[in-house]
Amino acid sequence: MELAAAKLKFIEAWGKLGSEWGINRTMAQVHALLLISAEALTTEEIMENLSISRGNANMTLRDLIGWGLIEKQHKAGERKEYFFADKDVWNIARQVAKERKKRELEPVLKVLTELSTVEGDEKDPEFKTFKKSINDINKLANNVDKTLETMLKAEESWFWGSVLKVFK
Amino acid sequence: MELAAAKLKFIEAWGKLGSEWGINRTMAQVHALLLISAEALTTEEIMENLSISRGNANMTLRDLIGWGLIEKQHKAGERKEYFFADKDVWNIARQVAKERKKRELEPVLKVLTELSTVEGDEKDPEFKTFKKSINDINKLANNVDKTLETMLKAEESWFWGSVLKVFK
DNA sequence: ATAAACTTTCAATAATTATTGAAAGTTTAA
DNA sequence: TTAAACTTTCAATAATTATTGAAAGTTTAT
Repeated sequence: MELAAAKLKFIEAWGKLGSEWGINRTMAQVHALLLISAEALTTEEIMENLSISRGNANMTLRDLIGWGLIEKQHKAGERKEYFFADKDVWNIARQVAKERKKRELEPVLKVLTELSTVEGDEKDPEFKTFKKSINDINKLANNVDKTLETMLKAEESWFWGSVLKVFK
Repeated sequence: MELAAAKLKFIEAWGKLGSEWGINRTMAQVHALLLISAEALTTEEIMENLSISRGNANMTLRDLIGWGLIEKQHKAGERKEYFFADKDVWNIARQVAKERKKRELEPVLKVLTELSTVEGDEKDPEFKTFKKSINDINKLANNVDKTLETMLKAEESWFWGSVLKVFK
């Protein structure tokens, strides 16, 4: 396979993966493009490469900056903004984990905590089932939360070392 | 809060969480409803409870069965089908991990493996960047895959015991 | 102050995804 | 074999989400 074809294939695969996990496909594609580019790219180049409009490119780039996955670069004597992605895959994983934890896991934990205080008739099977499910989910969610917390603080080698020890 | 209100709140939160993670909102809501129901429910009851149509309820229930999250039950002397959810939260987590691994992670691993064989000019920065990114992502994806594999085989207590040991 | 170069916004539109509901299909009982 | 009870299908429609593109906004150089 040619490099050009391989790039297209990667962009497509990354875009698909993103959309399956609740991340806008275009955003994942722009991220993919920047990940495999040696040089920082302009909005213009990104638009052209992925055949997307200026407005879309602009909003997507803002979003990616908001996720901490890409940064702006300025070149001396030029007015254009250039964009490049952090290439450290471990940083990317942490950044995504951090944002999704904040945006999605934490709100759910809050609701679960609230729901686990609901009082009712201990004799009522409906109440007992509700309470048990909520408590069980709550425990699991807290374990996930703790694990992510550790991951956010960890060095890659240490984290995978610790986790993979489990497998021997 | 009343039990009824708490149920609604949980169904809403579970549905939102699902949709943020690429799972159809209605599917997550039906799952939530069955998770907190002491009794198995009929299609009719589910339709009514969530205000959804018969067709939607039917397809969603099939999907949930396909994900291994709910099962049918038959009651003696009745023709109706009843549905109930596995209440073991660890089983649910494993089942979801198993399906998503199969449906999404594995196809991506396949593409990455293919892309990591691309040959090119080692002097070309574009080629070098591409190759490095693909290799790095490949390694991370394989670590995730191994971790999920272990999770699928593990007992809950053993798994979290091992993982949480990391935190002390 | 003006204009060129560039970025941002957002209402309109397109594309995608989910839902409905009625007709067709199936199973069971008599 | 008929009909009632129940399930499935799927074309039409609705709801949601993403994208466009042109106008407005901003910055910089002269």
